[in-house]
Amino acid sequence: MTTAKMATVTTRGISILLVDDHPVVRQGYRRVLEHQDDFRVVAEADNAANAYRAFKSHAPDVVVMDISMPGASGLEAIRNIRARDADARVLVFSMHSEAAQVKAAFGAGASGFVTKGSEPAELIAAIRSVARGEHAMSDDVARVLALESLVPTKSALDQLGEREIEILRQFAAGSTKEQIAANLNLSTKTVQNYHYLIKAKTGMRTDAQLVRLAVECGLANL
Amino acid sequence: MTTAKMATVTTRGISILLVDDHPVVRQGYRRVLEHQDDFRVVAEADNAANAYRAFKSHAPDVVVMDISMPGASGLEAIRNIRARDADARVLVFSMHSEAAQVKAAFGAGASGFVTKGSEPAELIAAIRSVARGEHAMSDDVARVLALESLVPTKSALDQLGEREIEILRQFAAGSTKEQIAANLNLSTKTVQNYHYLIKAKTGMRTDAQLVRLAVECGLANL
DNA sequence: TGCAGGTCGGGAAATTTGCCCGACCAAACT
DNA sequence: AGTTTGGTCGGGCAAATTTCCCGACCTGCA
Repeated sequence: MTTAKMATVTTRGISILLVDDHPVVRQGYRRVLEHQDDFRVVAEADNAANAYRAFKSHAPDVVVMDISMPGASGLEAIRNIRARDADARVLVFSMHSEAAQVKAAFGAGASGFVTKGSEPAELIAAIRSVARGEHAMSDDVARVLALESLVPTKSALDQLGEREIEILRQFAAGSTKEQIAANLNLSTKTVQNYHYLIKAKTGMRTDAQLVRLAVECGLANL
Repeated sequence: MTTAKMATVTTRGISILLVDDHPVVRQGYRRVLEHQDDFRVVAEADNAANAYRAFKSHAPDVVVMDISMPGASGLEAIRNIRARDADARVLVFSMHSEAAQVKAAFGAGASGFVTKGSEPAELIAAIRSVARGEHAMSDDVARVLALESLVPTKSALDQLGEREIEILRQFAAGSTKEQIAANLNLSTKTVQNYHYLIKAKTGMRTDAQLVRLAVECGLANL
């Protein structure tokens, strides 16, 4: 119960949990990481559920995670891990660098974001950064985010279309799917599909999270 | 002299432990409180566990605590503190003034309840009151409680039991039913049943309405 | 002209909900 | 002591919903 998590980093190096659904990729990067003598890969996982289990049993200093995995989203795994331990460091290691995905990752509680196209040195440096409690991202990710912040963009909601926004608004306001369908002259099925789509796009897993997001973005007033 | 504990107060002023998860808020009120020359902020804490630790090592005359903190409930911290020292004075300093929350705080052993919307003078006066062993609450809290005692079941939440409240809190915070079940060592089925029961009791139809209710009642902070 | 993407809904398996039930336990009442 | 009440916990099962796939339409845009 009272797990005093202190700085074991300095005494035993940085313990790492590797999460990626592709074993070869895991192996390859495991070797790269273990070449650093202050890194220890203490566990691996090939999906979100196993990642959470491994985190519980190993309590690694840093979780290096690919978020594009089959089944449950990697974002979910991040949220689960962070829900269990608010001090957990998760470094996302992704194939892509879309602003929306980066933002979703940080929104889920990630401490860093490095693309697989980056140099190993960049990943290694990022791991050291997040282990120290800092935030880190590779140069290409930073560039995308910087560009994206200059242009319009207000929130995680601008990845949603007009219709999706409206449905989210009514949903967060407390309307039933049937009511929304009636209001917008849609079939209930379509509203259900939108609901699913919105959750997928925003990376929210729970209706409650969706409502909070809507409120935070000023879509719904409390 | 027969007043052993009183003596320390008069000779060294009132020692205070500040508990709030928001550092800026802590800083701000620390400055306000230390402007009173008979006040001494001897420690700060940003969560329930640290609050208890700090109380043990500093034994302050008054604990000023925000109970809407992440992780373990502030109520639990109050109970822990009071269990260790039945003479402990805890002044709850909350964002909200729901009758249910106020009652829960006093039920847990709080000596006072002041909302963050109150004037600094009101907080200062309340601290002096509870330091003298009296009970104190800000005017708006008193009004809510008075109203609530005249009209039965004002808040929709006091028809809920301890367990139901906790489940609603976690649900509104965005947790999955599985996560809640894991946190509370229950079966998923039981959590589902509670979810249904809570909606039935509160008359909410939608999960979104439930979240809004929880936030409005100060159960969940956005 | 073609293609990307928002909108709209069907289909089907997997999961959850809605509502019922019984069991246990502690406190309060008779 | 016996009983009623009420909170907690979970099983069961039909009905509803979610999840994720798919195709179709329309519009803007290269």
